[in-house]
Amino acid sequence: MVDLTISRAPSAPESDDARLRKAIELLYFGYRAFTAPPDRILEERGLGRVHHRILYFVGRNPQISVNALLGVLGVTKQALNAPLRQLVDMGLVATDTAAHDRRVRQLQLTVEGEALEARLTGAQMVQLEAAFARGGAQAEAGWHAVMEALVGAGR
Amino acid sequence: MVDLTISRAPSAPESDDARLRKAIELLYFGYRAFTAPPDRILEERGLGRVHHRILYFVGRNPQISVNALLGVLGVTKQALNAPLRQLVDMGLVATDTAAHDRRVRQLQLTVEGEALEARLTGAQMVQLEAAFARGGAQAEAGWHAVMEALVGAGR
DNA sequence: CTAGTATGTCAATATGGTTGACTTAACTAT
DNA sequence: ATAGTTAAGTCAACCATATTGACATACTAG
Repeated sequence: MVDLTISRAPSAPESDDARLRKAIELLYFGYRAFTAPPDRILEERGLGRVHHRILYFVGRNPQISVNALLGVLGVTKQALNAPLRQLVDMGLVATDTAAHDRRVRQLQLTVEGEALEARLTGAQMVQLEAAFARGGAQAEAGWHAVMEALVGAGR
Repeated sequence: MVDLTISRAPSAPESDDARLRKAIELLYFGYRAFTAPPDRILEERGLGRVHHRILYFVGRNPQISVNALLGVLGVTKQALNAPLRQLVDMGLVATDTAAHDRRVRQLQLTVEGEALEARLTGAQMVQLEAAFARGGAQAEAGWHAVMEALVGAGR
């Protein structure tokens, strides 16, 4: 991974450009660091990031419908079906028809699915917890404010 | 994009789990929001994110060698060559042999390459600047501290 | 002259995604 | 009972981005 210090102007007060580029690189390398630990676990199981995203959002929204999951993940049903099928076949996700409409398939994690999701997301929680601990409560609050604003801008 | 509020426990003080999951989702959706504007520009040109990364890091490190760029991007030379060739062919990147070692190819952005890079990265700067402005200077400092810690943990 | 290095290229492969089209099962309105 | 609509699944073809293994040329160091 590139050493961020090579990008810094030598001792001069940072221009807006430099400061924003630093932030861009922090986000880029930070996100890479953030996704690396679960990626390693996924690789052990022959799974990819899309599997983690499915496990995560199904875990967050038990009984979510297939169609709703498509919306959350922002992919087509063709893109969802193969990895979802794989997770169902591996016994990590369970599916049943909804009581109110038997066309609707509702998804939930199995016990093993919850365990794997906890392991994957747990790796990310550990990282974030450590980053927040190092920064302090005020830094964490600031981080939240900035990230909320970033997400909001995307709407 | 999913409404984040649906994931929040109703009115209860957040547990560590809930607060860390919120942070995870902020990072996930924030990064998605962050990459969307340049993605749209790239799509117009028939380019992808890998092209932006090349433009960005070549711009940041004029005269960077091919091998060093591989290290920064964390890809193999086979993965780099096709998009790099495309950018060279489009007149966005220039390449010449190094004075000290003619085996070494050094890369730099052309005027057009700089213009496109400025446009792509500019879109991201605008977003970050707005997020920082909304959060305030202290929030920005906190964000930096947390992201530095996150990047550092990846090493 | 030879061994090693920088880079490019090739083939085969994998992952994650898209579009367009079609199917079955189920629901709803008439 | 039927026609139209919806939820989901499947298929084929395609694309972008990436890998590994292998081999090539040009160049450098000794």
